[in-house]
Amino acid sequence: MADISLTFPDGNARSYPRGVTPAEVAASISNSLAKKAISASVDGSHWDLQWPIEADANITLHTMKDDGPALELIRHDLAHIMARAVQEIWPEVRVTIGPVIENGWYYDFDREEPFTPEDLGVIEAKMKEIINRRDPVTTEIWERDRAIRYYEANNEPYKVELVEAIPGDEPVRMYWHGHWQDLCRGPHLQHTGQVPADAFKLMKVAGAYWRGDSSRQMLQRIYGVGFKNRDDLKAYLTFLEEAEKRDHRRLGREMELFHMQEEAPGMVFWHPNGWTVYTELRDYMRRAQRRGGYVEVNTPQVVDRKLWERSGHWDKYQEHMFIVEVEEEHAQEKRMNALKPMNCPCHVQIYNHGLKSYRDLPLRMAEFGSCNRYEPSGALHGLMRVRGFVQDDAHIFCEERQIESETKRFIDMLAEVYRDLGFESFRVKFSDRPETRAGSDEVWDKAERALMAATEAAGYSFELNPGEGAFYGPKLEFVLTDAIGRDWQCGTLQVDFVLPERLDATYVGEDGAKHRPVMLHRAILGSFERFLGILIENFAGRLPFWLAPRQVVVASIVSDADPFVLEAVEALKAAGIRAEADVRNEKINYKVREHSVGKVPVILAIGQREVEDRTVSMRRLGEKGSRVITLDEAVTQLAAEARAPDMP
RNA sequence: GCCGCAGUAGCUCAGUGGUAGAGCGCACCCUUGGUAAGGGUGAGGUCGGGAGUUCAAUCCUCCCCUGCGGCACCA
Repeated sequence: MADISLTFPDGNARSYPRGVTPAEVAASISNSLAKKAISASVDGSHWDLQWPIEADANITLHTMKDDGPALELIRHDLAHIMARAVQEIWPEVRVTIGPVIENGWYYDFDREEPFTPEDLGVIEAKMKEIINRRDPVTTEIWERDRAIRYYEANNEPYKVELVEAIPGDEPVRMYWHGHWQDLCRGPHLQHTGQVPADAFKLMKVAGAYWRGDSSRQMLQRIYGVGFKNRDDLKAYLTFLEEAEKRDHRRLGREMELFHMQEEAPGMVFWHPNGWTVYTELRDYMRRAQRRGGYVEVNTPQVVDRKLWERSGHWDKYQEHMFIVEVEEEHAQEKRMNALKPMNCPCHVQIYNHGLKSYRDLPLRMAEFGSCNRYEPSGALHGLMRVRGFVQDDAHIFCEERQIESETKRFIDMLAEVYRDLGFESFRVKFSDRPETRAGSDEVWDKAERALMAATEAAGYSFELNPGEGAFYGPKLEFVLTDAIGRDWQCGTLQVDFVLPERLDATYVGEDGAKHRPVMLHRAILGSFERFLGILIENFAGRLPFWLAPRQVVVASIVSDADPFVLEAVEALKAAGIRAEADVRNEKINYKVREHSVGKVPVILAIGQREVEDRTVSMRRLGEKGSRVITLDEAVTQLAAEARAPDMP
């Protein structure tokens, strides 16, 4: 048998017999490595210790110290162990798939009775039992027909389908955990005892469609999380609690920002506090757009279906539109309208009024456009997914050759807005042409090149989302990362060659002939509703001073201080600060606690001493101490802080 | 839309086949207290909606609505 050469991370190469396994390689190096090794990377692929290596390769051996491979193996083994536990307890349950996901895994089962939360405890106990058996994990490659016959004989129809779907040139690999067997790509650990028995937890049961297809069987999915040790598991559970505390639905109630109720699902009732933040953010965006060279417009909410037919939305999105039928006594026919789900067709109507010249372009048309979409009931989620919302929407009508400069200009504006709102960095995703699309390849070439060049010119790299563009053009998406590491896709820029065509938008070029403008659909926040939700969660309710609904509460310590408290509030209000008095018959401890819970950034306490000196005792949210300064100083200082980040 | 779970006072939640309870909040009284809950008294509920079973339903059954967790969707 010919030898192969394996190159180690330190650059040294050794020769081994063809078909050597990483386990044997480890053993050839040292006994301790042979014991500690859990898997290998062979030319970048994650490699099971049992798999033979057939050609020269770079090899890295992994131990439990290597987080990436270790966690992947642990979670993958846990998925199998869970499936095995389920079949040991309920032999009639059919198994399907169980991949590793962020922080854990899931496994989908077909079972008549849904799993209950109590079942999870039973399964967990069985899993621990299996781990403690320290069953060996072995693997082999089967003939496709044998695998199909095997699964047919064992009444595992989902597995049959999976085997059939494996491309002909890929091996059909089987894994055993003890006597329990599963179709699996691998790799895995060497025995079940290598999985930490105290660092995993089954989290929830949920329905999930077989192969993600809503027309197919609904399966029962069990989610689990798994880590290398108990502390990591605990840390993760603590993180979940943190996220729970930041939940904007909870904070929205506690801070009296908004509510929703069942008569208007997916629609927001903004309370005075919430509306203050909302309008503050909207005013900020309005200023940003003015600086950015946009004109602002406003278009109708209720629009005849004829326009939606022309724009193509009626065909595609009719089911997701709120339809308004009007019975007019004198009308010959019933008029069917739709609440606008988006603004672009209306903006083209404004564009089309009057002849446009190339001198008018680029024309940047912005609207805080109030849109309604009949979102599927299961999609609704607080402010994050609603049926009535306002976009910071704009359409840039431009010539093809302006796409690049307009894109660059937009990214610069977006970066400034995100920075002002407390997000220092963001990621860019670039989606190029999908399979089915409108427009010629030359036009797509130009548009894609322009978007990429503009992104780079603005100083950003991007991740490629191949084939994910809209049918009408390529798009950029902008993703924020919040304070606890969660991603939120907010901004977008989409090139559109189609809508100007459908709605017959034109301009007169230098050559005196009519041309088609290109439309750039773009938004920075996305929707105000959702973005406010993100802001609330990002700041855990502690909004920056300029956005805080109640910026200052002036609280009396003794009732003799009340007149000065009221005077202080007036002085703050006169300086443009959102201030309230708290002269209730309560102790200062009580008032401090209440307003701290309510996330008021500054509390000014006033007692007898302050009245005499015309001072205030300033306490900032999250700080323990307080500082006594004169009322005048406090007003000057807070007025400066209250200015929005774009104000001089 | 699909699967599962849930809906009791403003909020968080307990509870029962014989029309309901706690804490917080709210109102009033006492207290004037120095930086995260002072004390007392009191008001407050068609138990999500509808139908059914029953002598009797907040409780059991069915349908619907809404919410929550996923899945699917997201112009």
